[in-house]
Amino acid sequence: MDISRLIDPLNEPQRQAVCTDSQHTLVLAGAGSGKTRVLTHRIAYLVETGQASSFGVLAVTFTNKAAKEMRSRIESLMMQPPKGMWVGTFHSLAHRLLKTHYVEAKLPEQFQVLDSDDQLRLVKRIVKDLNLDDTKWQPKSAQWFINGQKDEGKRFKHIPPSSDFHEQGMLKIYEQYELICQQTGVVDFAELLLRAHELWLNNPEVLKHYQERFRHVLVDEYQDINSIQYAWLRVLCGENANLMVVGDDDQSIYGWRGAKVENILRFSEDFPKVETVKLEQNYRSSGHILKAANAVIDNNSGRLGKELWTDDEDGETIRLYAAYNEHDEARFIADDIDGQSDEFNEMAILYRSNAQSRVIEEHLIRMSIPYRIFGGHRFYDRLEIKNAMCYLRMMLNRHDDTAMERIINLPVRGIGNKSIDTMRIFARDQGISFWQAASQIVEHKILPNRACSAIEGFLTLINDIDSQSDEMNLAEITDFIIKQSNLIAHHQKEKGEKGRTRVENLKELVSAAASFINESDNSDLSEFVSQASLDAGDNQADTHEQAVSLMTLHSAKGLEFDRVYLAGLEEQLFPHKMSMDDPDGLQEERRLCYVGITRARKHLCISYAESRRLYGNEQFNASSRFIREIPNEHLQEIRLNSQVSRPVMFTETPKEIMSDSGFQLGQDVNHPVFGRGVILSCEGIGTNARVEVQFIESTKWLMLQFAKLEAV
DNA sequence: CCGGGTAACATTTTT
DNA sequence: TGTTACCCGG
Repeated sequence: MDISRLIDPLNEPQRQAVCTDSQHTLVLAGAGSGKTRVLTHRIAYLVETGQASSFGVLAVTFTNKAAKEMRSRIESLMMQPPKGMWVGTFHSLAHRLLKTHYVEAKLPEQFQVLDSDDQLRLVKRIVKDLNLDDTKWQPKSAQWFINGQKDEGKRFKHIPPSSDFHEQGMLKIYEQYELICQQTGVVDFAELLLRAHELWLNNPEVLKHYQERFRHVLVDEYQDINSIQYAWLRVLCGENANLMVVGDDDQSIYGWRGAKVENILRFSEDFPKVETVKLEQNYRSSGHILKAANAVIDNNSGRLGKELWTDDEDGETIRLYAAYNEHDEARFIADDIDGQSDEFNEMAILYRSNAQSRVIEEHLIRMSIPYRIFGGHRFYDRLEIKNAMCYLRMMLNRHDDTAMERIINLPVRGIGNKSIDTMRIFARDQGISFWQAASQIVEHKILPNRACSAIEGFLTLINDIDSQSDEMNLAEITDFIIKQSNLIAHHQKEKGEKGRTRVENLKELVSAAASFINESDNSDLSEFVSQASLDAGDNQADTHEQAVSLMTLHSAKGLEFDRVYLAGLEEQLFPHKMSMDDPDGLQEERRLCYVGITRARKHLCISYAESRRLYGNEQFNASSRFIREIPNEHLQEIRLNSQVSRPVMFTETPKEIMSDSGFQLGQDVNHPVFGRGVILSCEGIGTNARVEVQFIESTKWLMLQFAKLEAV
């Protein structure tokens, strides 16, 4: 067996990771250090050396895109599809398990996945049904509460009763929510993981089967793992599995939705005999860019400690543009892009929050630069697509209340809110499904004639579509549905651009169905519907068209571009004001900045605006502390026609300022009046040096000279 | 049932 | 300030 092609292209640490004999391996892989390569080569190596059968390998990722990519790279390395190997996201693997073991998981065979949209809808209804004030218990935060609990592995019954009035309400909502989900057979995203975890805990024989099967488990983006995912993994791996996790603590940017970096630290404690491999050679960015990234992230505390290096030349320095306002900034970027000869596909404009994109778009349009915005709504989340999917769901299951409520009067067929309310109450009182309620109301003429015949029209429509589409394949059914239901006609009537894109999207759905048949060799309606809720539907597919990418820093993770523009590096915006007062939040912002910088291969341009109009009022924010954390020698300030050296305020990096004060950023300190605190940032030198300290109650700027701070 | 008026809102997002 | 969700009048 010739495995040299798997080994030769690797550098030393990569090889060490790929060929390790350790049972548990933690690969700390910096940005651009080849982590996917390690993962895929490792899998191919295991299979080709006979240490594992592809049947016994499970590889888990966070996004479908990553899973797809991994699968295809494994396939091309092994020169054949990895038969029987499980490669997928946590959610899709959990879904698969639950589908297979639906009985043990106490789910109906045709359970459906509830996406966040439907989930919110359901929570809204519950809040209303419980007669709770929806300003005090906002459905959004109730949804957040529920998901947060589930992410921690906690069901209603696990949470002790609270004395807090507000939390009592939340718990009531949670309880009711669990009940309805179970009754109607729907499972939300967090529930998929929770159930899959419980499935194993409650069914040792099922667990044993998978433990014996999956001798090798590999995890990508390990720093993003949350508690329930961690628990799930741990149970699966048991005592005997070989586990390799790959991640980068410096790129953990999803703490706010439950990801726990600490799981990286815990790894060595929870699993015995862990071998740690660090991948620190970066193959992506040129020297200045990389050194700047290192300098920024160096201000974080509690890191596992990695320092990226490159063989590459220093390359271009990072350009820094101080704009007057956000329009000047956007105009500058558009101008600059216009003057480059690079391909548009190789350029990206990254920003902290979506609100920033509009001004940039305006100026790109003005310069006729093609662009593509990433993020925003997923294909399958679009209104028209969801509606069509709900028709499909009705084919599968007439008692899918969520789906039925959505489409019963869409397109409008004369069933008003009042009729729907009556039906809902009827259904609830009788303990029957929406569909059954509708049938009975028609049968017993409970509502006025006009309403009854409208409802009857809906019932027969669904039944007719179902019976007539009996012999059709998935794509044909989809096509049939959007026509029979009048959805197409309905959107065609919509005026303007909107209607047209909606019609196009519906047609796109038909081709999505067609390619689903081809790709997965499957024409099963239920599979298609699940896949739709678990898959983003690959946002924008027309990558062959040259266009500049616009996206938030979060969505940029995992991508790389020759030329990157980081816009809006201002205090309050980046670091964002919602996060900057909390030390952990600030560190996460800094990691986000690190992610941003390391997206660039050759050119990086950072900009900030001295004034910015946000939500109607003009703000004057200081430039971001992150800019100041980049050592001078990597930066070059640009003005339009002349090059100006950096202003005085940039001459010292925070590190330098702090070094002669005896304190460090992130250090715990004690203040005679304010008590315990943490140093967040600093500015000025000598007698002017000030530090920003986060105390328990507040955040304060203190002159180092006068404040009697002592290190703790 | 539509569409206008208005009040509330505005990190980050995958599954 | 721009968007969006929701309410009410025609």
